[in-house]
Amino acid sequence: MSRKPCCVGEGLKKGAWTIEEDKKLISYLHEHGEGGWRDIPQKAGLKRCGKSCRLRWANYLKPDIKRGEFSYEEEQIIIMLHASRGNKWSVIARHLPKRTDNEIKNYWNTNLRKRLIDQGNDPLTHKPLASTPEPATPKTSDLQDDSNPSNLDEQYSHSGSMSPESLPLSSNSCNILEISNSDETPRNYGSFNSKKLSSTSELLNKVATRAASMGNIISASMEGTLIPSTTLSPPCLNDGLSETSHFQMDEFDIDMNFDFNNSEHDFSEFLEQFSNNAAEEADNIIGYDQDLLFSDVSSTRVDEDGMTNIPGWSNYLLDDSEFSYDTNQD
DNA sequence: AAGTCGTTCAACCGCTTTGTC
DNA sequence: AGACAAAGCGGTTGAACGACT
Repeated sequence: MSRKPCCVGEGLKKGAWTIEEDKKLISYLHEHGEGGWRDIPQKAGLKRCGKSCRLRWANYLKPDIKRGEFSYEEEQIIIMLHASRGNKWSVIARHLPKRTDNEIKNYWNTNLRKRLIDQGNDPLTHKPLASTPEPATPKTSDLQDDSNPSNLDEQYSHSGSMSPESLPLSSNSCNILEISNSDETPRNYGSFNSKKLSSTSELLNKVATRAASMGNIISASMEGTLIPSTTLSPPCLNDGLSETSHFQMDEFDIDMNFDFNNSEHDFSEFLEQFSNNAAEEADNIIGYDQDLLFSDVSSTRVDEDGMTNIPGWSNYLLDDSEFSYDTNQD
């Protein structure tokens, strides 16, 4: 009845991969391309199961993987998407070019999750811990159709959905991700004096509300679950993501373009537009010198020049002059 | 120097989804 | 439609490492 495990005994090796094994796998994939993972170990001379080979390649060896520290912008995207989508690591990874879902998941568990906790927020719901006496009730976005119960509500019920006001940036407890006060990228994530924050919190709440809404829109649209609603004016987003979509969210006066056809790379630009929109409005709020969370999003676009910035793991790959990755295979 | 503890992250496990015949 | 294989996905594990005592 139960399916036979794909990686059972038979002298298959487990654990950390050696450089020799990596080279064998790379060499084979370079020559034959991806696919047919079940046969790859034998053909490549590896005592590994196919699944292990696939994971090793996808999470570590694949040339177009960016490794190393996450940027502030990447963190913001992860937090925002996690707030709206929960532990959908693969969905989040689609918004972070060259990052793997595994790496994002690890980074969340080892860094961002703890940071939220330190700030007094529930990493699951993104709501302040002290003010969540009862289990978080799934909150249906305004964009979702109640007549379609199969989509997001169910996911949200166990994946940490949130309402816009519950974004980590906008907690009522005034624990917010740091706002830089200069042109530097923020580094610390401390708490703010609550008295100084009345207007700031208001602004952040607005931005966070927009971020959450836009995150929902984007995520829903990418999954094809976006329901046409009055909050979006036509042409709407659920038209197959085949062309540049024009946002006009009446609720927030957002009016911008976003090319879903190239969403991985344009998402940051989208956020930048989004940020600029917020910044304009921020200027109207008691002279707040805003340099908000998305202020540097424009640099989110990762380097396009290959692997020159990839530390560590790739060195020996690059040293292997015989290995050159064919991007057409991707 | 040695032991303990905490953190990180690559790798694994098992389940689900998707594609093919 | 059903069976099967491949791939995708998210949770968990454990080795390696650094910090601390």
